[in-house]
Amino acid sequence: MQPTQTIRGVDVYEGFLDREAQGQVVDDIRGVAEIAPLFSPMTPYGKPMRVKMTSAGKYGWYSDRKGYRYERQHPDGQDWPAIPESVLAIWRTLVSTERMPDCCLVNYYGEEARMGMHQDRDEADFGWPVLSVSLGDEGMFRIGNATRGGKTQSVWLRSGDVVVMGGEARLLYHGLDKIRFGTSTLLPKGGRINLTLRVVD
DNA sequence: GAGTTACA
DNA sequence: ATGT
Repeated sequence: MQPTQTIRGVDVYEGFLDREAQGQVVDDIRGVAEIAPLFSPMTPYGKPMRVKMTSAGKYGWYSDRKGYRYERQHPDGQDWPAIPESVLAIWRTLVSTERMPDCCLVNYYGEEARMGMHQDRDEADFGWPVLSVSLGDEGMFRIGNATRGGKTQSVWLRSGDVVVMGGEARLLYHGLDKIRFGTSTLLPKGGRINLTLRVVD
């Protein structure tokens, strides 16, 4: 399958999930959040992140004063729930049937939430891509360079779009500038869910 | 809309 | 420095 758009090596699959498939994934993610409740992580430098997050899979991404890392358990001490089949199916289609992701990070963006420019580099093997799924309200995704600074390009991601960052694009800085709250009817209370699938080790 | 700096 |  080919992307509808490629920006600096970042593949964008617009409308990859139809409305029915989006609804299935959201239902499954609700199940994840019932077992592993959303929380707002503290950054190592003392400011809380504005996204609320949880994870599914062998590892969950976590942050506190000690730094960014993957953890085997939710901060409440329980193992993370399994990654839903509806989510793994996306990975199988676009990435691999040989190796499944170790982590499905669930980020919820409310009206004011953003995420600053950063690299995904807490994983052991950058040979595997990072796959991200957008659900709910539109979000402005910004793609930069392998080092901080320089020119960037932005793209509006809509519900059902899937982004794959692999190869040359795996370590590009990226972030989410803003969401357009209330632009989708997928989530009754509005906001945006972003799922990020990664091979961790 | 996009880029740079400062921050403690 | 995944924030302001």
